[in-house]
Amino acid sequence: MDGTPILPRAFFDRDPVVVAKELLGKYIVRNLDGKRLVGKITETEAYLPSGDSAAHNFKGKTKRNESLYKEAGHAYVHSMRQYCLIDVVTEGSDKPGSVLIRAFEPVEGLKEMIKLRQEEDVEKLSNGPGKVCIALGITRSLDGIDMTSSENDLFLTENPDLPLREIAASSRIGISTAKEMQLRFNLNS
DNA sequence: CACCAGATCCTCT
DNA sequence: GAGGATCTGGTGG
Repeated sequence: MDGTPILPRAFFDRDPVVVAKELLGKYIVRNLDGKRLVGKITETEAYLPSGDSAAHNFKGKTKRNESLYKEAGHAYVHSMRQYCLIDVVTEGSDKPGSVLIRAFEPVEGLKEMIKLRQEEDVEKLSNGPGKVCIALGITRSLDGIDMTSSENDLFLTENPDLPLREIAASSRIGISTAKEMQLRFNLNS
């Protein structure tokens, strides 16, 4: 997958629902201490820029969520209990929507991911948003970085071998409000 | 400063 | 499917 084009800002500068669906099957690429880790995204959730009581923008801008107000394509990394979760900002600025990356399948760097996760079972390696960050060595220090630049150590790329995708929608996980919205998307397998 | 809610995970049942 | 572990930021006194 070397040479696969990086997803540009315009990809993310759209409705988060569209971005959440189209991110399925794409690659997330992490350079960690000279090692290259790659995963194929299999599950996402959309959080809307307004009117979404489950979104972190719902009560306005704070120090915690200020990255949501950057330009599209930036990372919003926040802590949830003991864990970190990562979103990609969509649209941004006055439309602080985002897409949560909930799961991926390992493509490259499996050994390193196993080491980071302390988990040998590939099924359980990266099937949750907290696990995604651990498996890729993503911490709060990456909050606010621009993921549309391959100069950085975390970005997203096209997948040239993307098969026909069948996408399932369902309720988002772990939230207490707006459970009726069908904004969780995953690849049928 | 105390309190509390929260986009989780893991271990059971 | 439920319950507990455990941590950080936001809010209010």
